[in-house]
Amino acid sequence: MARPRQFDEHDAVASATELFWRRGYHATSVRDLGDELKLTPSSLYRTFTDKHTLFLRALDHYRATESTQAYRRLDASDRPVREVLREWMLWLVTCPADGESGRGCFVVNTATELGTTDTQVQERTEAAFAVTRQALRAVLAEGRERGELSTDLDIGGAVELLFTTVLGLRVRERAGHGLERLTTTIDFAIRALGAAPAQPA
Amino acid sequence: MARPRQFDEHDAVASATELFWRRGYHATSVRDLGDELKLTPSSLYRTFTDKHTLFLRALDHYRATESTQAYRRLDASDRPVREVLREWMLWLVTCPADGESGRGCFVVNTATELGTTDTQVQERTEAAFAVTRQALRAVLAEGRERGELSTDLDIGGAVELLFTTVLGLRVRERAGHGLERLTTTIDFAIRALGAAPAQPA
DNA sequence: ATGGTTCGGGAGTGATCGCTCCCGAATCGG
DNA sequence: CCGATTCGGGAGCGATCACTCCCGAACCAT
Repeated sequence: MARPRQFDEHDAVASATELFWRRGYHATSVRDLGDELKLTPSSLYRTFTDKHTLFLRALDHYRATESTQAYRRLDASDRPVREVLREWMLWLVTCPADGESGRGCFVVNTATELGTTDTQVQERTEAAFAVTRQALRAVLAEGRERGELSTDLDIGGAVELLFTTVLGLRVRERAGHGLERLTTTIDFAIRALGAAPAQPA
Repeated sequence: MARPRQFDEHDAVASATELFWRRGYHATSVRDLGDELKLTPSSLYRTFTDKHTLFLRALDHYRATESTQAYRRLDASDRPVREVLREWMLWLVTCPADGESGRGCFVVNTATELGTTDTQVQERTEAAFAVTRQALRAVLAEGRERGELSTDLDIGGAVELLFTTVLGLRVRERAGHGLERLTTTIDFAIRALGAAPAQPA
């Protein structure tokens, strides 16, 4: 039809995600976004409708990248579940691959900032939470099948505790808490899954 | 000296706390505050210097009321520590005495919204966190002394886990999660403290 | 009473908010 | 090559942001 875009829409969403992640929704202005994405206001609005829509796109982008990566790291098909869980949680509080620390989790930050006021946002945060819980449930189930966890283990309760602990860890990482204390937390949480049952040879 | 104030400064801070708590820092405008506190801008600024200072006052007010009440409810001098812990955590996620739900914890909301960017805010959130951890430590120590908890219990680890769990619970309450699931979480967290040692008559 | 001081209230500051409009340039299909 | 369409870019919209100034009224010490 006509003139094509001179910027990569996907890259722009990624940059917007970065900004919203660090500063939150209200503290990020459209001008900030424009500067970061190297987009004039008109291009930004033509492409993303408005700030709120762009924010939803950013949330979706985050879930499609960070959350999905977390989900993949929780795969326990070839390692002991305790080890997988421990390293997964450690990665969650260490992940600043790009040196950026104190960002916490975009979903957690968003859930606390926007609470239950924005239904479209809430749908997305709840979906992300549900995926995490589901993945935890799968790992624990696998651990029980393999005999790494006691058959007495209340998987429902363990999922809730691990999930809640992860939210807390994300808050603490955002608040700048040191890795040492967070590691202590993680180790104790793993221990809460109970001792490994005796192995039948 | 001169004409006295026609409003109660303490009440004004309490109202401001309510507003900041529900909406967060950036989403609360000075006009909103003025309307809620029934204060004209000039009175507000004469009394509280500026928005940021008023926010710090609100944080301090919250710690002096809500946090202190939580601290008091964690007193285990005349009841079993598990029971005290359980009811304390339940209260934390139920406390909307005034019907207001989904507010979460003002300190947690603030820590995630402002992260590590504001040192004055961070001092206060960290102080609040430290008080909670200290209170948890005291309860667990008492439980061990009384023989309600195993002498093998790693109190340091248990404190970290309980504290982190509480942060997670507060996030979930803010996100609108149902009491049922949160109760499951709490019960499993209590169970993570281990079985009660056999009572020596 | 009176002078000194702070009060409540309202108008108004410049800056920034989210967002729109219009332009000439660029790129397409025909 | 040309009409149609969308592009990037910049100026600028009304509204709201945090905040200030000024005024007459109210209060206290003397």
